[in-house]
Amino acid sequence: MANHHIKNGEMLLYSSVISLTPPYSFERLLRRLETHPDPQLLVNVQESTLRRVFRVGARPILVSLQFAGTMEQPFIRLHTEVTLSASEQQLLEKTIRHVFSADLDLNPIYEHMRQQQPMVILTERFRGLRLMLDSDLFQSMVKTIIGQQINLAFAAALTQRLMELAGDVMVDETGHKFMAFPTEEAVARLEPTDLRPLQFSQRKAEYIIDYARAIVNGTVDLDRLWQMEDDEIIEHLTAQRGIGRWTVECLMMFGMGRPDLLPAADIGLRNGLQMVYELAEKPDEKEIRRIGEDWRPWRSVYSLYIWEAVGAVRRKETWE
DNA sequence: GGCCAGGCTAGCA
DNA sequence: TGCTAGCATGGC
Repeated sequence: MANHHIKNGEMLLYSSVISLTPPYSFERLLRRLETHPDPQLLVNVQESTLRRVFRVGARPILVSLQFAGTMEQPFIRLHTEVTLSASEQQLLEKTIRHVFSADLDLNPIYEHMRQQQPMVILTERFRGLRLMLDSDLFQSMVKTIIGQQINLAFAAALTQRLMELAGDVMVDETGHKFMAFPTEEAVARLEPTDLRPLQFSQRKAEYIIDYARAIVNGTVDLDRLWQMEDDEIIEHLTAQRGIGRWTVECLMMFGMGRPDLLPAADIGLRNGLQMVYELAEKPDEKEIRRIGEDWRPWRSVYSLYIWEAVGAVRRKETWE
């Protein structure tokens, strides 16, 4: 549903409504950002609004979103201040539906989780939580590589510095600067020496630039991934230096939105699993995969909820 | 100052 | 196949 209209005297050149599958908790989505910062987003918690730049094709477009309705009847209003062609409208809506996990039905997953006693409290506490995905696979991979072995806050700082160095800037009517994530071409043109002053390690700088070049020269074809099985994707991408299993699992989970990934090497997941399952020792990767067998075919969602238990503790949320 | 962060590679048995 | 030192930096 798209139309043109006047609001508060301003011309909103494109607007539409995105339907969502309940239950959907905007509050949880936004609260997660407190512990998982994303420098691309401008969030207003009081008004449940979010603004960021999406690339529609190659064109960066500033998009304003308002979360509306209720947990059981949720929807998103979106608008832009530029006109969009019909195909751009379709592409933008498809991207938004993907990014906000609009079509994921949590009900059967909760039913599944309730069979795992330690998960019951999480299905109640985090009801309606789902992932906000990355908007494309290039930036998803780059952000995941950046996030290897460093804390989330530092990773967000490095991501922001990369965007400031090589991304596109858009300024809104209030003067706020919005960063669009760099294209693969822009990153491919960089040298590791460009990233070292931003506090990237030498190796991480090489990994990211090599990856961008592999896409530009066709060694890696991201569009083909959507047709491939999880195991094939792991095999294909871990052939690249700097990309290990954890990184590809995160790409499939945060970038592709696949439902059954278990990044078992993840330190946050190890800590969370120990906490939620009340284990005497921190589980290793093998132990996590063993426990996770009971979570099929929804291991991504289990992982998210276990991570979020850690996030809630960090945010000092009270558990009533 | 020591240890931990949403790991990966290279080298070695 | 499986194990481990080394990597680099920030935050507590």
